[in-house]
Amino acid sequence: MANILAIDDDAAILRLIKKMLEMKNHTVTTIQDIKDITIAEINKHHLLLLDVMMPGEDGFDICTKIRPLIHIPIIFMTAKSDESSIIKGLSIGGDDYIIKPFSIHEVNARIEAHLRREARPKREAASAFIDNNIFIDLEAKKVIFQGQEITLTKIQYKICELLALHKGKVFSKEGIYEAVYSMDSDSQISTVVEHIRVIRKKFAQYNLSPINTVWGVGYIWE
Amino acid sequence: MANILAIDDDAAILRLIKKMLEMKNHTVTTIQDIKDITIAEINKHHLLLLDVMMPGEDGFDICTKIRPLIHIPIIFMTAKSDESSIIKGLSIGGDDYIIKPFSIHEVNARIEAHLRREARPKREAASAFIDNNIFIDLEAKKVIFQGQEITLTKIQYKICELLALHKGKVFSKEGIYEAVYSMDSDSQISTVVEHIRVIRKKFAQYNLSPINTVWGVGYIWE
DNA sequence: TTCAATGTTGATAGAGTCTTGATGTTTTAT
DNA sequence: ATAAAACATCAAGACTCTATCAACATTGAA
Repeated sequence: MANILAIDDDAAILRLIKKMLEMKNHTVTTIQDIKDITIAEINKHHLLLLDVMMPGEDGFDICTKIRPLIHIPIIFMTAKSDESSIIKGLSIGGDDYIIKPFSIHEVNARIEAHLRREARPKREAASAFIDNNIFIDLEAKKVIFQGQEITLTKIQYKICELLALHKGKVFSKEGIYEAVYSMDSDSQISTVVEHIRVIRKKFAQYNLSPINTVWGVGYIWE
Repeated sequence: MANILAIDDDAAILRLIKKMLEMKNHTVTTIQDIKDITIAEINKHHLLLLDVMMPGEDGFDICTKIRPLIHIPIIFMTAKSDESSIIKGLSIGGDDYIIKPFSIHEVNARIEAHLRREARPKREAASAFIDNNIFIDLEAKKVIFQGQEITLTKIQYKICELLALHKGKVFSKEGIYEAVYSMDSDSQISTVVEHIRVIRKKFAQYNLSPINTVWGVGYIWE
């Protein structure tokens, strides 16, 4: 039983979806215009059904725009059945793509699959992959790029793990220091700067530069 | 670049899948019999492609059995295209269902979507809001337009946040100064004017001009 | 204990940001 | 129409934060 948000310009389709999903005991909010809802409100739902062909801003545009801020699955529902549209939809951040006219049962099965997956506890993965590109082996405490290990020292690895597992979040030097060092240690903050430099140097050997500087704030992995 | 496991009884199909995904820089392990691999080994991969029709235990049986122990996405790949099979596959724990013969590009797009989703950090709803299609992420302290960040410096961002959060309200230069600067700083008011100019310039690159001048009073976001 | 690897520090160069004043432009009031 | 006031623009340089490097300290393994 989830809160599902459906956005479509066609009121009849919205009614159908709503009726159908409410029969499965979901709560459904329907919206005809994206402007009627805020990002925060979207995130309060568990899943977003998004029509593609709408007057003005279409579903692809909306997805591109909101995806970085939305943390729920986005499922496109559209009559556009050509392969390039499917690929586009999935590429810009869609989690699934359902073609109209759709089978009520399949839609429901797909929604259930997505909801189940959201609920699935993220076990402590032995390896996390960042950007589909850099692997971080949390057990072995290693960073691997294209099958090759980028050898890091303990502190260097810890900093990388912290930043990489929270990619997109800015960490201040102080924040990094506190996360990586034990309470009682009292080095100067500038050691963090030095570690960052060495880490960057090592990554640069592989033409990687994942750590960016946010001026006056700190460092960010992106 | 992920470690992908493909299970199918047909060696030819496995070769095809392997070749295709390796072209996309994934690492692919192929298995013809589920008995050749352990649960722990499966979990070391990032995604499982599972054939349905196999002699002995079929894909559905396997999925049912291992799903509670497997934490990676499972994608069925099968020629069984009838609705009830799709629904069954998704119901018993499959995360997606691809029908043979498949489009290489669509398979890849779906795999990418699943991998991206695994990498997606589970975050609280970001406290962000929209205005004129401009997103302001109060947590990340970023301004985003059409998925792209408009890079602002610290002070520039603060001014934008102040104005945008109170859109429709006019702020005097003095008001902006006091809101953005710390007590003890004593710059001239004209620096605010300069900041506004640079902010406008940055927004103008995207054909945006959210900040208007109210003569003799101050600035307003609308 | 010794040596090599790693971690820390401070000095300095470098890059990014902020501020200022001079100057040009637009608006308002007379 | 003109002057005064408010705002916009620009470039220079002051300022702040970051990157780099080399020297020194510490740790850990042989």
